Amino acid sequence: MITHTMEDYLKTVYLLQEGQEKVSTSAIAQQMEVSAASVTGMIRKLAAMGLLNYTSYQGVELTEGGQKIAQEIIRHHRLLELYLVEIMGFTWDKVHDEADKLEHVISEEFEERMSEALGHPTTDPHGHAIPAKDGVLQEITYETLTEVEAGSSATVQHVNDNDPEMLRYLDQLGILPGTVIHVVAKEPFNGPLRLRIDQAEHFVGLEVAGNVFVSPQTT
Amino acid sequence: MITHTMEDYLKTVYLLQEGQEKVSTSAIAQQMEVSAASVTGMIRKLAAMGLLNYTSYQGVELTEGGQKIAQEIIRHHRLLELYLVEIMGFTWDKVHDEADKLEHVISEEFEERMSEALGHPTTDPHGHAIPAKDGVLQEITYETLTEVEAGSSATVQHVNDNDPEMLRYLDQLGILPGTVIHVVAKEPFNGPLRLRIDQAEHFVGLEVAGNVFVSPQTT
DNA sequence: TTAAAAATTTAGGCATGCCTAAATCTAATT
DNA sequence: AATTAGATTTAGGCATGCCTAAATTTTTAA
Repeated sequence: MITHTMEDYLKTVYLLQEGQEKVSTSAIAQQMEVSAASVTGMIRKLAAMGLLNYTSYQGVELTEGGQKIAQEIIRHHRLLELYLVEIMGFTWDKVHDEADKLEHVISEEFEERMSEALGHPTTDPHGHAIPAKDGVLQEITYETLTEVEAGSSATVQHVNDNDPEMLRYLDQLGILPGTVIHVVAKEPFNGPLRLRIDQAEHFVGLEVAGNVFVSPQTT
Repeated sequence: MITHTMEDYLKTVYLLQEGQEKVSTSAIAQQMEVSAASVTGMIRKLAAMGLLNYTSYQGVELTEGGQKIAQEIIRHHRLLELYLVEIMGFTWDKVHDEADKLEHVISEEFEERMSEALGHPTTDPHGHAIPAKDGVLQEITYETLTEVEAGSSATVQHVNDNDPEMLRYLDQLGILPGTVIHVVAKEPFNGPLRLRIDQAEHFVGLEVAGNVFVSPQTT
């Protein structure tokens, strides 16, 4: 039997896996806010179930079975986020926590009815791709706003969804998926970025900028 | 900290408490499908938390605090059932199980937004009262269809919601809250009831009839 | 290449919530 | 009042998922 906690581990590994192939015990521990020892224990259980491959001291990698479960949970999460915003009227900063609880509990039918009500959408409110029902999620790795050259522009693709406070701040600045940002200047010594968004200028620190993922503006 | 399981116990005690004041260990065990020994263990924990009063061998009774939690969960459950039917398009036989899982997980805001979307309703799809946000649920005890005299009519108030199969059958017969049923005759030796519903006649067994709660037709 | 630092695993423990079997209490019958 | 049947509780155990502390392995640096 697969528990909610196991689903969370699989989801975490899946999301950490983007880019690299092997995911370390400590990366999982940090992400899930549990001890590394606890991660080792759970990893061994998941490996015994055939949901991931594990070699001691070497990190883990999801099997196809593990990926499938992870994708299902991520699909739930992102559909829920969008449903909560679009249909129920939640603000985008509150939906992550709600979806984190609901994602383990809803039925297939619930998932299907949400998808239908939303017209089978492909991205969530924060710009993340919603995996298709049995499709592979091909998450593209974008650069962060901190990496954009001063003087050039970029389009926001997605923002990190786990800090409500930061989301409220971004909303206030007008930074959401699709927004075009012009980086006017970058202050030295890890200083703030000077941005122009829709005529207005803002100074934004690196912590925030590092959570905004963009693609270069090509016009 | 209150767990989902504890919430389930409180809910169960609350619903069993209707009519009587004290609820026995075995009644809870039967309802929750766990052993009586497990119930004793949990009861003692809940009593220690001040959520119910418990005297060994005498049964339990919710405190005000316990009642408040139970009502909150029941409000969640019934709002969810109605939301699933009215807004999401579920059929009424599927919503009980879905609501049983979701009821422990949704936030206050989720509850509030459902209530708003539904126009602050007072009964769920099976005819059960939805407790107000901080109001007391005064559940009225109705008689079952089996108790109606042959030759008289009754109005359906609510039906038991936990057996999907039976709900599909009732739906097919046209028995839902508000339906007027005329009991034409009752066959002897625990035989079926002969009913007239909307011109059509049906023969319905006692098991089903015992799960249909009605009030006398007063016209 | 060897020692120190960092990462990971093992060992032992704890809380939750379930179980069965045995003991105990209550209620009914004689 | 004593026996007995039924209900309830206690005792001991198991799985899950977490923890800290100690042991081990890997990586880094001298």
